[in-house]
Amino acid sequence: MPSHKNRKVTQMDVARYAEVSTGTVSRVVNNIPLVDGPTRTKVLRAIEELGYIPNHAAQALAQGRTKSLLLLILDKQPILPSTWQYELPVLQGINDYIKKHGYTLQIEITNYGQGETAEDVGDTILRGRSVDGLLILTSWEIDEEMLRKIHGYAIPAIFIGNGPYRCGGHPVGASVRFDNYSVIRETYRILYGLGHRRIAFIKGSTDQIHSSIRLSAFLDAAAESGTELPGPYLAEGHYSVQGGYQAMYGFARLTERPTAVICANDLMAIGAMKAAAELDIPVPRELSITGFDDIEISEYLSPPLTTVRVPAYDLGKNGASLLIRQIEQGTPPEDTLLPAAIVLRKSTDKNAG
Amino acid sequence: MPSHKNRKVTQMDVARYAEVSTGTVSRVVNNIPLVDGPTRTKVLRAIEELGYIPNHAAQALAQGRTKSLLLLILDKQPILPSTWQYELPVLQGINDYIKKHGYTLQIEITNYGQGETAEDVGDTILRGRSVDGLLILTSWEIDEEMLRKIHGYAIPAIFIGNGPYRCGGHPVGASVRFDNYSVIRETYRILYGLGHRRIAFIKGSTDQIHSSIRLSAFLDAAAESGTELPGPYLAEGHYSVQGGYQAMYGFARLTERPTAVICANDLMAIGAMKAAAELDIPVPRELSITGFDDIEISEYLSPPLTTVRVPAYDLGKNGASLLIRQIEQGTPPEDTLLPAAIVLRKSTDKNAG
DNA sequence: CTGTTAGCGCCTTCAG
DNA sequence: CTGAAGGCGCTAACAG
Repeated sequence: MPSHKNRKVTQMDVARYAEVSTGTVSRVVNNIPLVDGPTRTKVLRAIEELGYIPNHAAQALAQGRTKSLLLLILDKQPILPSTWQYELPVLQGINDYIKKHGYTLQIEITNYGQGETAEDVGDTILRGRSVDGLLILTSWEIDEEMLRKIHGYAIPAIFIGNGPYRCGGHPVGASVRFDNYSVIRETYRILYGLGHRRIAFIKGSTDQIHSSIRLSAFLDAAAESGTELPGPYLAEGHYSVQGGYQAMYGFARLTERPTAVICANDLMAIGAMKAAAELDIPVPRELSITGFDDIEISEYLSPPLTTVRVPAYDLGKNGASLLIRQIEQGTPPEDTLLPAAIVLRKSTDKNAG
Repeated sequence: MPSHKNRKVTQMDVARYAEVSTGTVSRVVNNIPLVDGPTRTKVLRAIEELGYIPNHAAQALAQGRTKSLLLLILDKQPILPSTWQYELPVLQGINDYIKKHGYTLQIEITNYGQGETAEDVGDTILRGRSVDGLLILTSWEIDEEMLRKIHGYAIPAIFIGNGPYRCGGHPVGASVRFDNYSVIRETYRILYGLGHRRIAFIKGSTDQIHSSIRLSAFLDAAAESGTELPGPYLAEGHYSVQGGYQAMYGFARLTERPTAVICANDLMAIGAMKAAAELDIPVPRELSITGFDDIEISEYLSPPLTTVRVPAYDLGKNGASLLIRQIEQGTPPEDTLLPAAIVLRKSTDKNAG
């Protein structure tokens, strides 16, 4: 593919060069079968030799589709590293999938609720249907106003990590999530199976959607097992190291200290481990601790942390896949729930009590 | 803004409704001053009432510009959490800046060198000039082939985090970086000022561009200070917890153990601290340790880690700003070097030797 | 100041 | 199977 000085090679140039009409070039470019072998070859050579590349805007205008998707990331906080850790593999999953399918990705990060109104959000996309579909990534609950707006776009949409949502009767996009509930319940059962009967839970900020699901999974599991009622064994850790640390100090003060603590994320588990170390409570001998997220360092803690690995990459991949299918084949969206995996490491063990 | 059933409201509709021509509508939309007050008002009302939104593709086609930028993320590894930590604030900085200026962001993540050739990369952008400018984000050295390709695009480009580069004589895009060199040198000096004379360095993977700069900063600082020649005080830690851990074990074996260790990132510092703990070397009493990146947990380690905070957000913001200025005003690109800040915490102290 | 009219580059009927 | 031609929605140069 030699380099060419001339700025823009157009379909017309190719047509002339190959001695055919622009219509034929178009057919070749779009892989429409109704083209004779030799003609197609001629055209392909012309394209190659001239270094022709179709103009995206012109295609979009003529076909009424852009082959572009918008990933809308809704976050309330300016930046939250632990959230990024989850969101980036999702982005990567989307990226990898759509690239294979000839789509392009636009992205917009928006601090909805912090200075931006629902009106601002996705202004980009409205600006002239510059996108064929919408992926919405957030760990927060989506309010009515936002839902109405998304629904108003009348564009295929997928929620990643939450939903499904409805707006005024009908669904607003499909949902691709991972199973927060089952994995926490399973974690509880494993601990129970190890002989633990006083199992505590450090929850995260309650307005985060994953947080409330994890909490109810814990509560349900506790109820099912007929163990101690959670009451004092429940603390708020705000998803931070600090929060986990303080929560653990609270638990340690109880006369009947928990023998296991499930944390709604790894950072809180790290805080809890730190507190346990300070309080001379050996982990896992006298206290089992579990986390959630499997962040990079969890493996290197002392002891290495038992935690949950979230299928973030697959979340993105599946979301993109569903969305593209819907766009191209009109397949009605179908909600998906991916499993999350427990990673057993050394921070959990049999109850020695 | 009432909702409208009709699919697409076009400029023509607005023109008819406001009883003007499409040209006038266009002028209003584009804020071209040559429109009479009353006329403008009429048009604006019509736009409002009909819910008109200009079609992006049509604008792009007519004006030959897309008001869209491409962020190209080049990474060799599939996913590297520590890299994400740095790249996401950059993305956020870009996002925030361009949104204010009416630009849209496309993103492409590419594993150059792992299955993808330079030919594949940025295929998106080539596909019809669907973008006005290019931001390139990577921590790796960029090879000649890639440079030639980027240069061939003949599109404004900015390198974030590396560069500046040249290709066959002339520069290929401007560069926005942060000052790896000075901050490591300064770290060395601070340690020297604290009385340390045996200062070791754990470097990262040498093909990462930041890594080699940090290394030479260390070497230069050591030479300037006339302290022990680095020789044995230099180890490779591959930017991982594991690597830092092993490197520290190596240092501990020396007859003249270093009294301070500078690590090229926080993960390695964590590994080093872990090793120190196992070896019963108190930090910071007998060993000062510093990191780089200021990742989320560094603040909560025992002791909290002295490290370097990278201006990632500003990197993105400045990159976007430079790029847009270049696109809109043709201002020649100007390389930028942002300062990085040392965050002094408890892992460093006077040399007690 | 405003209307008219060519395109922008490509797709897609409609003939042939 | 292929060429011709209208049109996607908007902008910009040119009249008036």
